[in-house]
Amino acid sequence: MTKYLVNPLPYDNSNPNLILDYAKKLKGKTFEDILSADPNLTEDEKDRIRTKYNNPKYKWSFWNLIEESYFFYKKNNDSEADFPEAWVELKVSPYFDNEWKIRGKERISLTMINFNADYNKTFEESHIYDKCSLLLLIFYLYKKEQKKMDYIMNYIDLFQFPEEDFEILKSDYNIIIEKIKRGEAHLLSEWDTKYLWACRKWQKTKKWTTTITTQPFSNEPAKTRAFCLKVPYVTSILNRYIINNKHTYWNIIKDLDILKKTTLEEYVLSKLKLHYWEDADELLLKYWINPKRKDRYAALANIWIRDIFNINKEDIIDEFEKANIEVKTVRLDSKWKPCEAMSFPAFKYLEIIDQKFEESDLYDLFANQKFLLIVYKYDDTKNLKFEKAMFWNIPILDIEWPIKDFREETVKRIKSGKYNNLPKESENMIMHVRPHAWKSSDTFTTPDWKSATKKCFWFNKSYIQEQIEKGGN
DNA sequence: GCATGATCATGC
DNA sequence: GCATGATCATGC
Repeated sequence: MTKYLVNPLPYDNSNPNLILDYAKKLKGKTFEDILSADPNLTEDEKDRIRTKYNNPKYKWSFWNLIEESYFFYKKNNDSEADFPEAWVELKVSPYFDNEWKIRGKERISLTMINFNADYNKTFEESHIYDKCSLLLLIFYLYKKEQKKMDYIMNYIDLFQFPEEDFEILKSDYNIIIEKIKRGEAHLLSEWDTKYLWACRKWQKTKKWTTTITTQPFSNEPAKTRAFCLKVPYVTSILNRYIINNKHTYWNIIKDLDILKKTTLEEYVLSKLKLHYWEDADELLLKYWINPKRKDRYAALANIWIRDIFNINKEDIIDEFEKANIEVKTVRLDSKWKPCEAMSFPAFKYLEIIDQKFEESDLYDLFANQKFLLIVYKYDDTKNLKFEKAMFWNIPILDIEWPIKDFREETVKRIKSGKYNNLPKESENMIMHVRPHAWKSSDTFTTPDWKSATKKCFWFNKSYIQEQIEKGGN
């Protein structure tokens, strides 16, 4: 049973909108403001809580503090909703704001997975469905250099999963359940799914023994996991529904019955397939794309996909944004070899040397991004034709070993001042480092406080070829 | 012929 | 004014 800590409560907990009205008063406040105003705690207790949250070694969710010191309740049964009368679940989550765009910082954890009990529940019978149908989201601004208790809460709103997201959440859910049924709970990864995933839980805050559990169809121990909304999905909720930015969003699949019969990927590919062998340069003319721009075929792919699905060229494709599916283009020569390597955003020398692989931008890119590769090929008459489209994720084994090693070698050389001699295409099977700047004088600061041309990671041509031949997923 | 270094047009 | 998604230009 939920225990209430003050009487009467300063808000009406039976109605979602009245809870929201009270929650909105948190806007502009810090966690310190909330803690200091708590009438139930002694100064000693407050100090203990401050120390716990400010400790940079641990990531404690602020959910507990907001629950007890602002909403004045304490739960002792996790399976019940946070506000049981109103059927509302409270989530407190950080976001980044770097002037250009606002992004969610972390996944939002919905409910723990009990491998031994949940595998025979349908999505509709699951806790995600009954407990998380209405979320009260409180987003606070994360700043690296700031004490955690001084973070400010800025965006507060109720959120309900849109109907069109349900089928995709459900298909993600089923992918996870199927994996448990195959005895592969220990192999779950964020690579598997689009909006939802089974993330590891309590890795740093609890004892080792509680982070490992059993699974029903294998003797292999598995890590404790929870159903979570992936970071790109959180970013999309923030931008689309809470901040209400000026963009217009369109779904590729408007008819929900289609998603019950097929997946997003199958549907998209079945439509694009009808356009294989169209001529890329003719399409440039058709869409008025400047043939001198270097990203002309990428620009073409973006306009042309929107045209096929009846979406305006400046509008956002909802499913692609929520699952962070990025369109990338590859040109193959007449012998099926890629004409160019594939680039990614430039890295900062001073940042990359401080990041562990698992926390690096490169890892984040591959863990949270999926690719829709648009492949063009030069035919025997040197005309560039649309060859095929494929959805692609980097194979997890490539990340775990060769790419990790490659990145560590890069970091080692930057640290020792060899930032102008980084791994080349001829040195590594998968990736290399090359300049990515608008002039060679466009530089970043190096660890020895000099500067060097901005560079980025590139996929080798041979690796792209290999992955295209494998056919994607 | 290809790997490597240099740079372009665009959009926010 | 710079990040982006690439292609172009060169030198071995």
